[in-house]
Amino acid sequence: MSAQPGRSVTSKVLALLDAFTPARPALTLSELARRAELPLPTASRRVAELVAWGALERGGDGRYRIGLRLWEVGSLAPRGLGLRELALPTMEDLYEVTHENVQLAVRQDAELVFIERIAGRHAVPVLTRVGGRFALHATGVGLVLLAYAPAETQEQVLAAPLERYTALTITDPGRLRRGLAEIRRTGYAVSDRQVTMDALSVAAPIRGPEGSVVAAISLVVARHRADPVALAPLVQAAGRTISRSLGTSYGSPPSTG
Amino acid sequence: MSAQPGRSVTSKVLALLDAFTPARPALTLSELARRAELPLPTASRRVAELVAWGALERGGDGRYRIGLRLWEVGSLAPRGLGLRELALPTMEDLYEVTHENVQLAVRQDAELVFIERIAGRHAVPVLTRVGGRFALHATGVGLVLLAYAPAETQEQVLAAPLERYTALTITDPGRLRRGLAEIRRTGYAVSDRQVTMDALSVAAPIRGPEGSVVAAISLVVARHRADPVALAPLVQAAGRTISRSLGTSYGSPPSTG
DNA sequence: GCTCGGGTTTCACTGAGTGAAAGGCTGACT
DNA sequence: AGTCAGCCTTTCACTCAGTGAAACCCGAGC
Repeated sequence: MSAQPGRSVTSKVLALLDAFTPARPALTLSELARRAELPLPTASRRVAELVAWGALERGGDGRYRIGLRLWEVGSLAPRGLGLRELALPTMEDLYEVTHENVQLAVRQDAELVFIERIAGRHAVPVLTRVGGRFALHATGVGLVLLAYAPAETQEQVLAAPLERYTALTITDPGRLRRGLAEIRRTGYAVSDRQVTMDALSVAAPIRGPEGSVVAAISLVVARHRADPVALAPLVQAAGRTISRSLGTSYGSPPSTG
Repeated sequence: MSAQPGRSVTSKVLALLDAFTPARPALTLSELARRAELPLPTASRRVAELVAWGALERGGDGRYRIGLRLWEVGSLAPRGLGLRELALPTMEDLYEVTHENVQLAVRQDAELVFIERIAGRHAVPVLTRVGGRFALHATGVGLVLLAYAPAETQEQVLAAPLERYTALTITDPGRLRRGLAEIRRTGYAVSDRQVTMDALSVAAPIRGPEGSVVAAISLVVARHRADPVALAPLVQAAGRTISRSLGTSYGSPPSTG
């Protein structure tokens, strides 16, 4: 029946959804089939079902895009918009006080996912895409998430090559390891020119009902007007405030990683 | 093979995703199976695959929730976060000027889906859930979307019973039809105590690259401090600004409805 | 006209998927 | 302790949902 024995229908459907990226948000059926490694007829049929349900939408140009229904269902994810709803008032407070970028992220395996970003209109530009992923070892939120991640996740990240974003990005595992220990000691992370040469971020943990770190919040500011030591208490207070609001609404977190 | 001949694997998988609602964000496997009308073993296997991919997450309490991966993929939907990204600066401007609630919504079939809401801290409480659906005939954004919807959608909505949210909600199809015509004439909608007795909203259309109305933006204010005629130009200007930014980034919209 | 890339449909074949049945575990209640 | 209900996982004989090579169509570009 299948040219790829053992490959389930479900996995084929999910492979079609996985074909879309920020760089390729619109795909023809043939592109979808190629990216999902499916013969055209198979892709055509599965795509037709996804379209009927709303997970994919086909535009006037014949290209398929992720459909609104998928985002609607996805918005029920406690770690996505659920967390965002709870964190947003505090994030807005932090923004009103500083008028700098405020970011919220969670850890998924060995990467972070940005959940929300309040962009300061006159603040330093940041590369964040809500719903997008980024490495753990460079950004403020990533460093916090990594510092409090299970040991096996930390080892996994430290064992892999660490990508360099600027000349100052820490890519030596030993140095990074010491930095993570410092974060755990002080309770906040500073990312200084680790991602772009003009930005510095200060991040603090957000804890779930059982006390474990489930997310991180940060301020991202232009380096020339930053004093991390002065910003840290603000960010940490925001992290604590959000932590308190995760008391009972957040539900039981999954074992990630 | 199947006790329900003709029911495809894909539709079963999608039925599992459809089992979650804002009222029931966390479900046991048995509940999932019941809601998706699947025997337990079938549900168990499909759920396991969804968990492996990240579409569902299982918490320490044994319950399943929508997983972050689904929201990540969903964030690529042009009509979801894609639209939000483009609209957000203008929404924030409108918020800074008014400090009232700002809402963004799109039409999906005969309902609206809220894409974003900037909540005024001292503004009237609104019932909006980002990612959630609502009827078209009562809210400001819903009225705009309905006024410019294809005729068949308008007829569909007008032919069905119109839900009453307050004593003042317009539920007479004839009255509503005349209201829609007025919206098209003036270019904005006013929803006065149609949803809650203390709120009034003013909404305007957002147009896509081909000139058709693809979304709506609104201010929601406490009624006792509202002058819709004064607010309308602000909201309309915001709608036009967002429309301009949809020029080439938005892609070709699907045929909805 | 020819080529290429975008697709849809057909149909003989098969293995992925099925669900009743059996079994296990836990917690609540008597 | 025993019983019951609810939560699940696993087994296995059976079958039909799914398959993809092949054939076909369309439109654009040369």
